[in-house]
Amino acid sequence: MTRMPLPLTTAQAPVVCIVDDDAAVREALDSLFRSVGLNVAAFGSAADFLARENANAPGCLVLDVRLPGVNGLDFQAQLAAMDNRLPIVFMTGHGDIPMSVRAMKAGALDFLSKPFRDQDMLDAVSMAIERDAAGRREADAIGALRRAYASLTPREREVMHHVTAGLMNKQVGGLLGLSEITVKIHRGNVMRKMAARSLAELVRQAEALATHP
Amino acid sequence: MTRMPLPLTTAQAPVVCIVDDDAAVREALDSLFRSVGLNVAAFGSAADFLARENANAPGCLVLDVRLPGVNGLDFQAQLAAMDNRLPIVFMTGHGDIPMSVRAMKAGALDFLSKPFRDQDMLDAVSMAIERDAAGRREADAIGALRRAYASLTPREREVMHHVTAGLMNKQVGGLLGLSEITVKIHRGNVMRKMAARSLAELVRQAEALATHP
DNA sequence: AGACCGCACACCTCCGTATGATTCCCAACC
DNA sequence: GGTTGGGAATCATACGGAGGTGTGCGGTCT
Repeated sequence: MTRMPLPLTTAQAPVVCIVDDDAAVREALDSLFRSVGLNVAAFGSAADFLARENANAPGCLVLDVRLPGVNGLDFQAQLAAMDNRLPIVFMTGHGDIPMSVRAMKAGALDFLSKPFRDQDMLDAVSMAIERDAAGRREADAIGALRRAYASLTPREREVMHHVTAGLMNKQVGGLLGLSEITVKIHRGNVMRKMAARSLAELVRQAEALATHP
Repeated sequence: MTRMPLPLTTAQAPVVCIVDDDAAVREALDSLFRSVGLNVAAFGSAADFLARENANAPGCLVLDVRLPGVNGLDFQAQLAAMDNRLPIVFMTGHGDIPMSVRAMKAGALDFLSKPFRDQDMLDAVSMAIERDAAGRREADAIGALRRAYASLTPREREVMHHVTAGLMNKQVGGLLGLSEITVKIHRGNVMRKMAARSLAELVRQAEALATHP
């Protein structure tokens, strides 16, 4: 049996990552977030943020649209392209409507114009952290599923697909050119490797794997 | 056997509903949309739109934020409260960022500042119609499922829940204080009424009913 | 040597359905 | 008002089909 690496969810405390080229803004936000007990990491540029040690810590990102070198919206797309799902709260001093709409369409959680009320920022960050936690819980579950699915042999995967599609063992055998007995063996292996205690559970797992690409 | 009303999806042509108090804007948009072969219905106020004959036709809504009497964003919330899922494309002459962010958060498909390029509006409306069609297909499927589920007796529903949770007939019987035979009969009725040809299909139906409230 | 893949026999459990019957309740009908 | 009919719910017996597992065997490929 292949080893199944347990996720070891240490449930790290969330970190609010601030990226703004203005040191005064960074400090103001830093003290604002610390005042409500949040952990903060501040960066002067997108590159600094990307170079940080704890690259995939939970939390959220508070991002100025105008950054040195990179546009904040382009940076958002860049993060999405590298599968960084950290929720983003934008802020801007000289923004316009198309900019905010583009950010929101791309999945930003909020878009605040400077100057903004402290409470608005805290609300946005609070929501962002919540969404991040929910996203991580889901990603963990899907990740465990994918690891289990990856441990299946090609034949076992085929059998799993047909079984979770509702076919009987003999029908699967007919489709794959196998005897029913062999299908049963593969099916048993699938149930064991996927840690499914019932067909219903296996169907749900197959559904989750199919809908979360 | 209870009758199962078939959806009779007549696949009506989509209609772009324009709501703007400025007749000139309405006419300009009307000819723009007609030029690409879309059906259009124009209204001067939110009330006029709500009073229209074909209240739930497929399509989308092109909405000015500043409307006579009602705020466009409030109207959006009002539509959502009355379960109208028509995708909304906002336009505005005097909008600001908080306004656009609020609209996008509430599910608006786009938010265009006047003057906008014709192509931007056509792109937004095209996307909105597409999303509406997808939403309707899904709503139709869920609706059919719910009708079937509603035709189940209370006992049959209980049995369905436990069966789709992965329990064996005898376990269901133990939980509900029934003999295994009785559970089998209810289970057979569930499969017939839900038109499920396999347990896998029934599990997917239960999943769809649970996740789409 | 260890995986993956394949098959057969045997045995047990579980599922599905048909037949038949009983009870309760509610509504329609005379 | 009583009768009748039907749906819902319950259970029993019985049978055939489908699922699950163990034992044993053999092949291929790395």
